[in-house]
Amino acid sequence: MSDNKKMVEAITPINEDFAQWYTDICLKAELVDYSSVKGCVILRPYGYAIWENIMHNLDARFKATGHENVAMPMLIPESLLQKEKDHVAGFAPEVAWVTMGGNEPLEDRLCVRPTSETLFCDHWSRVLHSYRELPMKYNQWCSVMRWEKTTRPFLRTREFWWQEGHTIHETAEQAIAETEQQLETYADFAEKDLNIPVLKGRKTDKEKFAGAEATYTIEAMMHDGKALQSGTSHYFGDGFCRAFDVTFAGRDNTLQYPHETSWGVSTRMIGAIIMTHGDDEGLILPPAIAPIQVVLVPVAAHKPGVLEKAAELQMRLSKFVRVKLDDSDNSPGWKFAQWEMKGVPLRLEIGPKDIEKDQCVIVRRDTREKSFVPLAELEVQIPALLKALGDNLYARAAENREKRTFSCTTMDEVLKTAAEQNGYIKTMWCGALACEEQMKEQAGISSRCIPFEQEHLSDVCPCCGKPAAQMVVWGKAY
RNA sequence: CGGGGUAUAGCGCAGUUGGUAGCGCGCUGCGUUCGGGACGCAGAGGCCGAGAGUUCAAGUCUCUCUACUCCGACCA
Repeated sequence: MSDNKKMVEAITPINEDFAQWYTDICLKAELVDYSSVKGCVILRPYGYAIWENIMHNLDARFKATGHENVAMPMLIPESLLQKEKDHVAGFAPEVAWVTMGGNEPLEDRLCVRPTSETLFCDHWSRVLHSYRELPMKYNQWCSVMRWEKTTRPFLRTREFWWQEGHTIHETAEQAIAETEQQLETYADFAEKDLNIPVLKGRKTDKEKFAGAEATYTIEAMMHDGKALQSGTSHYFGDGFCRAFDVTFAGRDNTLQYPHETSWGVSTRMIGAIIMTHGDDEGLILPPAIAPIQVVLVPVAAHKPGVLEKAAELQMRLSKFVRVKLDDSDNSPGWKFAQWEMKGVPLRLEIGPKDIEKDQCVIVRRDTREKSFVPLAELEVQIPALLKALGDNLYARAAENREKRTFSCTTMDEVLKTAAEQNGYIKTMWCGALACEEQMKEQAGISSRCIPFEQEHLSDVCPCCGKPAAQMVVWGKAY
């Protein structure tokens, strides 16, 4: 095949140059196009369809737990952004400003939202009066802007699409429970629907969200062993609410500050899907969010009855899966390669020989395994194959993570391991910022999280030798 | 933001010491094909990333900018 110059979309082999492979997939699977503004990408129909499926799935989960959608403005007055000092310090270096209105300079410049905590708090300061109105559990689907220096499609763009949930609660306990619940929602979605195993934990102070008391994260490991922060959930205590004067009359009729959370996932998740599951043939999409779950390829479509049979199957399958009939003039081989590139989980081939035998050929994208399936069994076999494929994607990813997870008790081990390969490195940690910085400087790794599931690897921190009670997972990150 | 690379048709590329642009694939039409990236014939398609400059003349030389890409630094 390598001498065939007519390949539809040749991509760089995954193990030859992972970064280039990733970029190739983004462009050649027609997920994105670049725009004329650095770091601002166009989500093309196929890429946006993936995002739509992610949105629908998560939105249903949020609604089921009592959240309501809202829409906030995209502009934030500078004065509002300034109110919480840690927050503004964290975001100021990467916000874009609107300084002109028409031809007139603005007296107060406006920031294009990098995140909307300030807008929500400003709003709540006006509408909240009584404990009876709590909790307020809001979410919005929108895009935000952060003026990143280095950009890559999905992983880090200046404008990106996400959801940001913002809630306020009467008590700290309730807010903390909300933070945990939403992290759990993300983890469940990642594992069950994206087939991506995730590591749940808390961020160190160095890595937590600007202005938060605690940041919880799900971390996913990519094919090359690098980590990708794939979703975060923050507990703010009452810090923002105090800064924005958000108050309510409590049960005892005293004025109180609510306790706040926020949580978000973004189009970065699509990057995680690509880099977790893809292979040399292209993208592999988890069945739950694949825009097309089964592509129907008629073979010898000009022969009488073939297209008719394919159209009939399309109608039948559309009742229980997202199906596309590719009745274009391209050759079957071209279609096979093209739909593999685009990551469609199952391909169903139907030709004259099949029709004679009342069967079809079904090919799995993950293993490329072919099977002959009697047409009568499609309603049973297709869902079973989709399930098996999703399970296999998860198992493969889990295996890769397992292979690339290491425990170290001394700095020498850490340095050696980090130098040899990418992956998770588990060590004990004393909690000192200095040791965290040393890990970055010497081994080139950052703390991914303090996992909820702790292990006791040794008694001391490998950096400073002081007593260490908690285990941290380190790694190189996107 | 620092360092390396790139920018010529939709994609991949060629274009000599400066002389006004070509190839393959794709695309359009017709016909033959069709179980792993088909073939024939006939066509369409380019202010050479942008802006200045040098020159009789710039894809080619000079400067500036922009975007992409890779490696760092930075970054919910």
